[in-house]
Amino acid sequence: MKATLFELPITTSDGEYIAHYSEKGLAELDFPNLDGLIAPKPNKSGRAVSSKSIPTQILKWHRAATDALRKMLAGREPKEFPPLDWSGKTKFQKSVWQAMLKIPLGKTKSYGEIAAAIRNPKAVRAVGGACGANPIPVLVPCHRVLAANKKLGGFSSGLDRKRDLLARENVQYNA
DNA sequence: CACTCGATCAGCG
DNA sequence: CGCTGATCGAGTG
Repeated sequence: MKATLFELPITTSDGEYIAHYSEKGLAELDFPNLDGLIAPKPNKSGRAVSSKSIPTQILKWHRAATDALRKMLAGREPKEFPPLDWSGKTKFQKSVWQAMLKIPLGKTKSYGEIAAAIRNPKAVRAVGGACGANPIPVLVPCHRVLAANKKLGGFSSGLDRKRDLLARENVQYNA
């Protein structure tokens, strides 16, 4: 029911991410289709988003999101974030994501540490589930969460992406 | 409500 | 290294 109102592309060095906005902020961010490997290019390419039809509010958020995403991908600290719309998500998930936002660039935490941070130390596996449900990857740094032994753990959108993102932040982990 | 499945983890052999 | 049990949230019927 929380329909996404606008979907705008963000072109990065990695390809075209798609940002979804609701009336409350950025609600979802999609990874680029695997570098044209499989993606035959959206043939509905002519989705001409005349910027005229987009509320200035959304455009403002989009500028912030674009800047933040590009900075993140370059391994830098974003200077400003758009508001994130987590409506419709559970309290547990929101608390997990909020905890992830606090992981500084270049650092990592384990699923267990996140669980402890949100005062639910036994919910380790549930934390993993919440990470996978994260609608705004990269910006909400789910990639900075590793397994307790500093091994990679998993990543719903592909471990390669996780490796890649970590590499840009010069994060070390166990093979 | 009952059951299943995970991006877990510590313990043990 | 591999196996196991404990445990929690979410999804399904």
